[in-house]
Amino acid sequence: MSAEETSRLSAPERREQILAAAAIVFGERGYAGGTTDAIARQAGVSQAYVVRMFGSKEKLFRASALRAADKVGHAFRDTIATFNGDEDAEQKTLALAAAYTSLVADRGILLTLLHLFALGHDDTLGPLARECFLDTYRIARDEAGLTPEEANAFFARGMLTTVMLAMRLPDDAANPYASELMSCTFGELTTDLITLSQGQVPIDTSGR
Amino acid sequence: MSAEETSRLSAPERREQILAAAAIVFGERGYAGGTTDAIARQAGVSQAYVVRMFGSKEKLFRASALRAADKVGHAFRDTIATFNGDEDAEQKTLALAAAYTSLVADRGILLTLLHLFALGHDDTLGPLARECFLDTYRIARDEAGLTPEEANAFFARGMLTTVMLAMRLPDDAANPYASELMSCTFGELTTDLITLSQGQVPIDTSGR
DNA sequence: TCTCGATGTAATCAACTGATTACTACATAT
DNA sequence: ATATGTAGTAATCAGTTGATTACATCGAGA
Repeated sequence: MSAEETSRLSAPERREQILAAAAIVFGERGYAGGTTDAIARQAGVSQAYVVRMFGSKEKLFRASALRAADKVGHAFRDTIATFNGDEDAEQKTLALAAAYTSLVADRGILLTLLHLFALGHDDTLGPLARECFLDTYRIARDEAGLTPEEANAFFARGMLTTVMLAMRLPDDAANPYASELMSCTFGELTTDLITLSQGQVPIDTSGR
Repeated sequence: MSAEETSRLSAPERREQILAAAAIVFGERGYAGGTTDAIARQAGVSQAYVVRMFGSKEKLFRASALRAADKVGHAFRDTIATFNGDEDAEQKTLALAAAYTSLVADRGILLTLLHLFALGHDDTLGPLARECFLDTYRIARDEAGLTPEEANAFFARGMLTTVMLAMRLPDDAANPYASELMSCTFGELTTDLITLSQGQVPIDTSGR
C-alpha cells in the first residue's frame, strides 16, 4: 500500500487512496494522534496534498469516519439482501456478525469508528459519532428486523470484538485467558482473525 | 473540582487530585488529545508541576490508566466479597454490572480505559492496554467464577455501555432509537445514568 | 527565629504539526 | 505545438505543547 511508485492518478482515485491511508493511521493513533504527514506517507503523497484535498485535518477525519460507517452499513445491507424471510433471529444475527468480522480485512475502518465513538464529548465530532452509530443501529432494527433485545446483544458483541481487535489481543494468543476470550467471541473465525490481524504491517513512523 | 483555591497540599494529595483531573481530560480527549495544560487547569495547578510530578505525559497517562483499572478491579472485588456462594450466574452478572455502571460516577475512568484500549497498536501503551483488560477478565473468571461464555457476555455488555457513555448517547435521549437502546442496555438505571451523564460539566478550554 | 526541604510557579525552549504559498510537471484539446 | 487546467511538491510559517530551568513561598523542626 505505501511506497507505491504510482504516477499521476485522477483526483477521485487519490481521494480513495488517501481515505484508505487515513483509516489505517486514524485507526491506530486516533484523531489527535494521527498526523496528516503519517497519512500522506502511508498514501505515498505529500503532506500538503492531503491537507489541500480535504481542506483540513478535521474534514479529512469526518470523511474517513463517514466512509467507515458507510462500509459497515453496506456490509449489513448486503447481508440483509440475502435474507428470504424464513430466518430466525439467531440466523440473522450470525450472518450479520460474520459480515461485521469480515470488515476486519478492510484495515482501519472499525478502529477509526471506535476512536470516533470515544470522542463523543467533542463539540463537533460528538454529533457525528452519535449519527454514525445510530444509523447503524437503525439498520439492524428496521432493515434486519431485529428486536431491541436482539439488536442490543448484537451490538454488545460487536463492540467487544472491535475493542479486542483494537487492543491487538491476537498478539497475546499465547495467553490462555486471551485465547479463551477470543475463541468464545470469534468462534470458528478465531484463527482466521488472528492471522489476519497479525499480518497487518506497522505504519511508517520515521521523521518528516 | 477546578478553580479551587486550595492552599498547599501534601504530594500524595496533589497526586490524587491530578490523577482525578487526568481521568477527566484523558477520558474526554484521549491520550494524544489531552494536554498536560488542560489537566493542570482542571486540577488547579501549573502545567509545569503536572509534568514534574509524573516525569512525563506518558507516565502520567500510564498512572491514570492503572488507577482506572484498579478502581474497576476494586469495584468488582467488593461486589464479589458480598457473594455467599448461593448466587447463580445471572445474579452474579447483574451485581457486577451494577458495580460497573456505578463507576460512571467516578468521572473519566471508564472513558480513559476505553481510550487506552483503542490505542492497543501503540508499542508502549498496547501492552498496558492488554494487561489492564486481561487483569479485569481474570477477576471475572477466577474470582467471580463466571464461565467463559458468561464472562464473554458480561464484557460485551460492558463495552457497549462504555461506548454509549463515551458517545454521550444520553444527550440524544429524545431520539427514539437512542432511548430504546439505552433502556435496553441500562434497564432500571437508565434515568439515573442520563441525569448523571448530563450533569458533568465541560472542562476548561480557554487559552494557556 | 532561622534553616531547609518540599510545594509550587513563571518564563522559556525546542520539537512537532496543520496550514499556506509559490512553484513544477504532466495531460489533453484545439 | 502551445495553451490550459489539473495533479502534485518543496519550502516555510505560526500556533501548540511537552519539557526544562530558575526562582519563589510555605511550613516544620532545631
